[in-house]
Amino acid sequence: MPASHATSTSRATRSRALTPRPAPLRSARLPPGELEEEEQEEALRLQQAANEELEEQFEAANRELAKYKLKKRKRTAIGPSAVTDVYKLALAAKKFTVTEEPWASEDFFAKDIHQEPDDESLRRLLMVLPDAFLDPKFTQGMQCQRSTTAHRIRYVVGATIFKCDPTDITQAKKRRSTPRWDQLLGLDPASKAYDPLPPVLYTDDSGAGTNEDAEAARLFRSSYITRIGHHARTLSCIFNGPSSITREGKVNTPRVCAKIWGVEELTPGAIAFAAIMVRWVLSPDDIFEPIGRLSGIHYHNDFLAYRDMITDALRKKKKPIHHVLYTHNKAVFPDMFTSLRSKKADDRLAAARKLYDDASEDEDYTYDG
DNA sequence: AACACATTGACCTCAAGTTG
DNA sequence: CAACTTGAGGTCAATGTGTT
Repeated sequence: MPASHATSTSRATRSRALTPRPAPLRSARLPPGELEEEEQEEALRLQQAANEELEEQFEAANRELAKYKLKKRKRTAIGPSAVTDVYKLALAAKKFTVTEEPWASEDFFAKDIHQEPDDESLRRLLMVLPDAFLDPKFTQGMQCQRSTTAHRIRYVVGATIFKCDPTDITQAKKRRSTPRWDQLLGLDPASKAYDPLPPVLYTDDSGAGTNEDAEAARLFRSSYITRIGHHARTLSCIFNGPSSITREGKVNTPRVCAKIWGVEELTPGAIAFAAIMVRWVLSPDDIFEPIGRLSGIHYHNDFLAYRDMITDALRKKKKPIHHVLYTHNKAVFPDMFTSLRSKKADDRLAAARKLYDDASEDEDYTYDG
C-alpha cells in the first residue's frame, strides 16, 4: 500500500535524524597516560547504547501506533457517543472562523482570560470554553477551515459565481492578467493600490457611486456574495457546501457545515468573511493570508473593519444593513427563514406575551433567575 | 427493504516560510 | 540548521436521497 509505505519511510527518516551521529572511534592503540580520555569514550559508548535502545522503543511504539491508526475511524460518526470534547473544540474553532473571525488576533493568546474581553462573541465563547485559544486543537481547527473554505470558493465554485472560464480564476497567470478582476477589485493603476471597498462588494458591480443612501443599501449586497431568486453564492458555499451553487435543484447534502455547527442565521462576521473571500478569490494572491503577499491587501484588517461596521450599524438599528442581513439570510437559509419569520407565528407569540404583560401581579412571589 | 451513487468534512502528508 | 508553523492538495469513510 503506497500510503503506509510512505508513512514508514518518513518514520524511519525521522528516527534516524533524531539519533545522534556516532562519534568517530579512535584507534585502539591509545597513548599511555590518557586514561581519562578512555573513560570518556567508554561513557560515550554507553550513552550510544542507551540511545539505540531508546530508538528501538521509539520504533516499537510507532508500530503500535500505526496498528491503532489502521483500525481508527477516519471520520467522526454522528451520535453523542462518538462526539468527544476534542472534536467539539475543533468544531467550535471552525464555526468561529467563519462566523466570527478567520484569524485569531495575536492578543487572543496574550489576553488575560479572566479579563472581560471587548468583543461580545469572544466573551460568549470564553464563558463556555475558557481555555479555547490556548488549545492547539482550536488553532488547528481554524486553520483547516480557512484552507478548505478558501480552496472551495476559488477552485470549486469560483467560475460559477463569476460566470467565467474556470481557468480565468484557477490559473494564477490568467487571474493576474484579467482586466475584469482588476476593475472588480478596484485596482488603481497609478498607485497599484486596491480599494478597501471595491465594486465587487456592491450590487451590480457598480461601486460606491454618488448617492450615499443608495450606497449603504448596495454595500455587501453583491450578487457574488449571495443572490436572491437564484442560487445563493459565496455565503451558501460556506454554509451549505459547494454543490448548493454548482448543482441545479435539490442536492444530496448529508452533512453540511451549517447543520454540523447548528448555524441558523448569518452573523456580521459571516458577511464580512464572505466579503474578504470574494476579494481574495479574484486577487493575484495564491495563499489566503492576513496580508496578501502579492496584492498587499490587508484581508484581516479589512475583515475587522467590515465586521465592526456591520455590527455597529445593526445595533443602531440602521435600515440598510438590516435589509442586507435579511436578504442574505433569506437566500442562504430559506427554509429556516420562512418558519422563523412567519408573520402569523410572530403575531401568535406576541399575543401570548401580551397575556402575561396584562396579567395581575403579586409582590410576594420572587424569582432570582 | 436494500442497494448504488454522489457529496461531504475529516484526516493525512508535504512543501514553503519563519524563528532562534 | 533544526524545530516549528502555516496552508494546499489528495484520499477516505459516513451519509442522505433516489432507484430497484
